[in-house]
Amino acid sequence: MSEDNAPDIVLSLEIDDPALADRLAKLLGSVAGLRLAASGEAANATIVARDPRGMPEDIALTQRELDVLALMAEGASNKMIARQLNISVHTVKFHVGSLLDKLDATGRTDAVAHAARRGVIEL
Amino acid sequence: MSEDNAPDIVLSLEIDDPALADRLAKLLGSVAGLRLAASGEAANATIVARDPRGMPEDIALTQRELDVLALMAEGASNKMIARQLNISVHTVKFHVGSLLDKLDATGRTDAVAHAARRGVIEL
DNA sequence: TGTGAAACTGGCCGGGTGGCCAGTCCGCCC
DNA sequence: GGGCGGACTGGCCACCCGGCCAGTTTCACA
Repeated sequence: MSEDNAPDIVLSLEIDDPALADRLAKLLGSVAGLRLAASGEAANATIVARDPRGMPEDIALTQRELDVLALMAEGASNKMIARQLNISVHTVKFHVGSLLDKLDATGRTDAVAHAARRGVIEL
Repeated sequence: MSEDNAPDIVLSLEIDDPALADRLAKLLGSVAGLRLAASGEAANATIVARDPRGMPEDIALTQRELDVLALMAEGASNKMIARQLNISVHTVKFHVGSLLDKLDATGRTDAVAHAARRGVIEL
């Protein structure tokens, strides 16, 4: 509707990795409707990226395992996951078992916690 | 010497104001070289804009509940928690029940996820 | 004094969870 | 073609989980 009466969105950067910060600054600098904050200027939002070596390399999880993991993080039971993914409870258990193995977890709660810690999923 | 064909920068949004989130999503969606993260996907950077009044302040948990919650986040079973805290499994269940109630969770996995999201615990 | 909250314990039980066995498909690669 | 990994399904079973009932003690506060 109205793309002219709103002032530019001001973004500030808090990025540890200089290369990433540089790339983002270049990309965002040429986008109409937003601009980067000057030093000390109040911003509408902040782009945050801490510790670039945070993900040494994500554990090799299959797409299906990621699907199951995401639903596990939502607190879904095996039965619920099965319904969501249109597969049987047995298959869900199969994937959960693989997840516990790959994430070195003792149970689904531990698996979700480990995955979140390692950046495999965002809570 | 190989930064030219680098994959898109993945950005996730954590913005309380729906209008601002919508504007940013639209603006950023059409920028070559970056894309928005899918639900649960790990991102290179996060765009944050928190509503200071949006913080409902931390849920009132008793010290014992925090003890139990911390061990739950480690993936400990009720039996393990009981041993760690020198209390009975029944008492652990009692506290877990209170936790599920206060955190509005359907199970221990959901409780840990909710607690982490609200900053009650640190993974 | 009594009233309430917090912590603690017990039994019982339906349903969920995870580990074990087994098998069938499909697609990729040597 | 044969091997292999991924996805999928089934049965079986010990154990765990969460919810229900019940009770006790301790301690702060009105």
